[in-house]
Amino acid sequence: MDMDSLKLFRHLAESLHFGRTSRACHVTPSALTRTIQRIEAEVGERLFDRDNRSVRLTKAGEALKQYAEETIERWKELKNSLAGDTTLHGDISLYCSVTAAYGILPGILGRFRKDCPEVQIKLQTGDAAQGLTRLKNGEVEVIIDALPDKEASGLEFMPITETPLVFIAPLAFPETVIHDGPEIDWRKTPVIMAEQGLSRERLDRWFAAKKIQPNIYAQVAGNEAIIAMVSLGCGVGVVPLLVLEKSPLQEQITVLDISPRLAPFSLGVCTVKKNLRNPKILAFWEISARKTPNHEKNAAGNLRG
Amino acid sequence: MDMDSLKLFRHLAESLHFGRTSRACHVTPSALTRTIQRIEAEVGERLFDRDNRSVRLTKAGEALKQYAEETIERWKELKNSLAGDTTLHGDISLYCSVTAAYGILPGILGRFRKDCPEVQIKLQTGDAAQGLTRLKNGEVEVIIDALPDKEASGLEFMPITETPLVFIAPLAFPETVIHDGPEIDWRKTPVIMAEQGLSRERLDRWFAAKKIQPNIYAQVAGNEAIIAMVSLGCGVGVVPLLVLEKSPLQEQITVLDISPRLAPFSLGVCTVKKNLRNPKILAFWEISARKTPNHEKNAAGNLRG
DNA sequence: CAGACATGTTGCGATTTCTGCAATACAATA
DNA sequence: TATTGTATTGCAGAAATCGCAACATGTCTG
Repeated sequence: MDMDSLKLFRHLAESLHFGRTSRACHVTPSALTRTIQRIEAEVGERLFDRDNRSVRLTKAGEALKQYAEETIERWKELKNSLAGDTTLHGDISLYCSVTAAYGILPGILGRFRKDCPEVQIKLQTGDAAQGLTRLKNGEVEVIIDALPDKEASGLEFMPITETPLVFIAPLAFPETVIHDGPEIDWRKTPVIMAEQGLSRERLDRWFAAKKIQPNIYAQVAGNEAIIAMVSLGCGVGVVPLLVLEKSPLQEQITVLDISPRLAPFSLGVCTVKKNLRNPKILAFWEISARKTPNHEKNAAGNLRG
Repeated sequence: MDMDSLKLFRHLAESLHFGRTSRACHVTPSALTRTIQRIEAEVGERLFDRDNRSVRLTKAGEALKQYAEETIERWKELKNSLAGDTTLHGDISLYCSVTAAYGILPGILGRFRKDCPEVQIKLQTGDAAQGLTRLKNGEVEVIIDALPDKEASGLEFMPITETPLVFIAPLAFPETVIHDGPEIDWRKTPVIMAEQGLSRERLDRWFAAKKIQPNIYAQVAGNEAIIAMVSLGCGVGVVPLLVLEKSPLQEQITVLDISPRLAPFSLGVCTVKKNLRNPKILAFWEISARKTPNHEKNAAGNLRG
């Protein structure tokens, strides 16, 4: 019997849901299942009555739950009492896209700096597309970025907030948007597109769904460049609303009400699962989660304390 | 933090001696050292002040010791309270030399049968030399035998009792022993020797030390055979005193007082270390230890409970 | 009613962790 | 100075653990 297993058990005994517990504790469902099976084998009793639809604590489970709570609590107290210097040291490396830098970085960083003042933050900002690569290469430990549409394996995501992906047009040059009756004529209206990345993919799919070959005026890198070009009347563009709101050119831009809307960007934090064993990174993770509106808000927590 | 580590720590906190604890808990010193290092890393405090000469509990160690005792005790209670059927089942295979069968088997078996009535004992008896082979082949789990002089790797020994290795001569045929003045003339006196095994090795060394080429009358297998031949006046022999005392031919035999004495046989229990994770075998081991006069009597204990 | 979805489990390969052995470092002792 | 006793460490093999993928089964939805 070890602490980690006990903590998993305790969480499951509360949630009564393998999926939720496994997500909250950053383990795969299979690992959780096996951990519970191990404990059951060790005590020689079934701890949960479970089928595919429901999970209930058995009598033995109740007893173990009490033990688990006491033991974990005592352990925490012990560590607190004798750890001369619990404060985390060292550094942690982040990669943050410009988009995300506007939206969520300040809040997270502020809270982290307050809670872990001894941890140096090594922050790089840059193109969103590079984030995942750098993460996998081990160049950075955590990235803050728009989350990709499909989950990649071995990675852990935490959505923090969303921001709509909006079409923008210049205020000063209304003729940029070419109408075809009440509708916009997308075959003629020039479009400034991102060179690559998630917003480009979304836009491509959007046009593909409409079966329209867009009139691409320019392909540029970086949302700021898009805003700049749009403000100059080069065409309409697509940027995350968040970026627009922070832009000094904001007042020269209007947001078009287009339907169907583009799926919003989900901004959040991402790391490789393994990194969460590092207490500094786990702390960063939990601090990031603290203001998450509705995603596993209170689920992620103190597995490895 | 897990139970096994905690138990190791607790034992060390009592014994304050890595060697003793590692022996008592059936782990190598290196494993123990590393376990302690792991715990120390986890709590971030040194638990023992230690150099090559002494081991002392630190303040943090004191605190952890209390935690360990409470936690282990609570865990034990929990298991007792909810385990529907703690009694051990199944079977356990023993190999026992004839010599050992006389001396220590009855006591051990009796106690084991009393404590673990549900465990079937599969007992084979036979020549002492075969024991180690069968143990290493996995044919049997535990052997009860005379312990070899030097420890083999991966094996765990527990001496239970000793019995002298004595020279015997026939009472009815005093002329069998040929004297040379007050001393026995070993060059002429016929000797019945064991074909192989520990007593043969001892005797060979004994003669070698005396630089005598003995007059070997016969080489036989089995102490009973030696006693029989000696009692018939074929020569003098060497057997463990224990075997002689149980022999029906005892009254036709006399024990010679020879110097230097042969080193006594150490009878005991032996198994491969790995087997001690099997709770049945561990139970057998501890029950065997219960009457050990002076060898780690109270040291071996409840590591894996 | 069929297909998509959700949920817990299991087979299997890969990684991480742990152990034991052998060698090392160091002090006390003879 | 050699020897013994003690804890530690490098290294290689063994064992535990994990994650992925596939599966079994139950529920929802169009």
